[in-house]
Amino acid sequence: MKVLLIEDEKTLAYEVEAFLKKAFYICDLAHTAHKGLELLDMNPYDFVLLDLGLPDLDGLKVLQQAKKLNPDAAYIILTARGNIEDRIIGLDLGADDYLPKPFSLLELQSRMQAISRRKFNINSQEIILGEFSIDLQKRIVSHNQKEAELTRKEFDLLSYLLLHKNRVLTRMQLSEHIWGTFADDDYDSNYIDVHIKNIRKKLSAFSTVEWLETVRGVGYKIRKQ
Amino acid sequence: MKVLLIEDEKTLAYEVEAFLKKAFYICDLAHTAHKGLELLDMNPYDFVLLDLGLPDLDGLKVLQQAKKLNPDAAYIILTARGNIEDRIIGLDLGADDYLPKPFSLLELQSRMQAISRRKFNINSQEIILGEFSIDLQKRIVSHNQKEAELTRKEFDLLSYLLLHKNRVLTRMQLSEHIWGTFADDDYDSNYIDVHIKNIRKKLSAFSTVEWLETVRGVGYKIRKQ
DNA sequence: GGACTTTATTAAAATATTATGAAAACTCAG
DNA sequence: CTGAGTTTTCATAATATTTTAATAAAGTCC
Repeated sequence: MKVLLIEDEKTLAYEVEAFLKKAFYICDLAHTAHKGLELLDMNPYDFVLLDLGLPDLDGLKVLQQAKKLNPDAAYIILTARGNIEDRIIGLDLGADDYLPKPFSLLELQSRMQAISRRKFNINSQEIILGEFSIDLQKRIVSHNQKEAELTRKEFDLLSYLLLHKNRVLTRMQLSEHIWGTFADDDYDSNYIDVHIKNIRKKLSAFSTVEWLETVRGVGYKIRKQ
Repeated sequence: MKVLLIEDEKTLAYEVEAFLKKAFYICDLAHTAHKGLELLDMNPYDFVLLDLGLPDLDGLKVLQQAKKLNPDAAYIILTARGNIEDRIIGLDLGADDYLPKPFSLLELQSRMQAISRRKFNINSQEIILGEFSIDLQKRIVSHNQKEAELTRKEFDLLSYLLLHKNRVLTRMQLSEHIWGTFADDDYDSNYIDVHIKNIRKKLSAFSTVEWLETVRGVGYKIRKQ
């Protein structure tokens, strides 16, 4: 999951960045609206955290432009408490949530998780996939109460595919959202293939994994329901 | 889908080329306006991506000439951000879209898809054909929620015919746009016939495919509506 | 209807893509 | 700095796709 944080207060920004990285997000930082829009233009994001009180541009205008550049991202507005106006206008303009400053980092995380659930239509904590149960918050994959021991990247890959179930994701898309690296020119590594293989191998010790499909010439996808 | 990229900045050009190839486009490259016009004169394209800041000729003039050589292609202008003049003039001269540099590759792709939809009058994600539903973005052909498993070339062929529905396409045209190979004079392979046969066979497992017609002596066409 | 042309079908060969195992490189706690 | 675990690279095996080629079937024209 790739996050862009647009926030001019640097101390806060670094704090949030460090926290998000711990919580397994890929995080980019912009201290000005201009820089933020530039990044939005060049990269796809899953989340954008936008401070409305930026010095260089009007926050709500930034939101409008940002949504044009990255319509698929989820937008969370950060602003001083009580600024009801901004909140209402922001939500009208299509923000997905609003967080008054100062906020706790755990609060931020739980809002992001809630948005993920809404956006991807996940209504329970545990997602069932074949005989497996996957808990995105706890980062656990289990089968009959027994946990499968996936590594971090393995879990990230599995969960990203899961959130976009029934859709083929190319290696490039996966690489961008999970590794945050843009594999430009001569992208010819097979590390995603290797991770997929390892996921399959670890899970197949419990049960079949036929829901994790290869779409030849395109990428991988999880088929569900 | 065949794309011509006219761009003198080689690093960018190669990056875009690699990306487009991954996204299933056939891509030709020209580093000068002259070379670009020469290619436009010799090959048919579906898209032309034109950098307006070329060293050897005025970008807008190139656009005018290019449109004469290849009136059917969709033109996307690439230019430095904020060069509003160029943008307006370019759109006046008949460009289909405008992309400020630096742009994200995914943004480019989504613009190209949007243009395709406009150009070919496709307003929904899914296109209905007989009892089948075809999703060009997801690369899925389905019948009553059941997916048909087409391979990459099969899907490319079907979708190209679909975009040019009600029009006969010769084997040479198909070969050029989908394979990017110019099958010169003595073109005598039957691989397109074989693919057509395989598409028909896979789809006929679900329903009749009488909308995919053979036009004897000419080529193939999809009849719709 | 028969001679010819074009397309459909089948199976095998050539090519391209993905899976796998194992080693190398990297990370990070201690 | 060390070492266990993780991630990435690389070489090669396995598999699927694409193309070729030979033959059958179908349409066209006289």
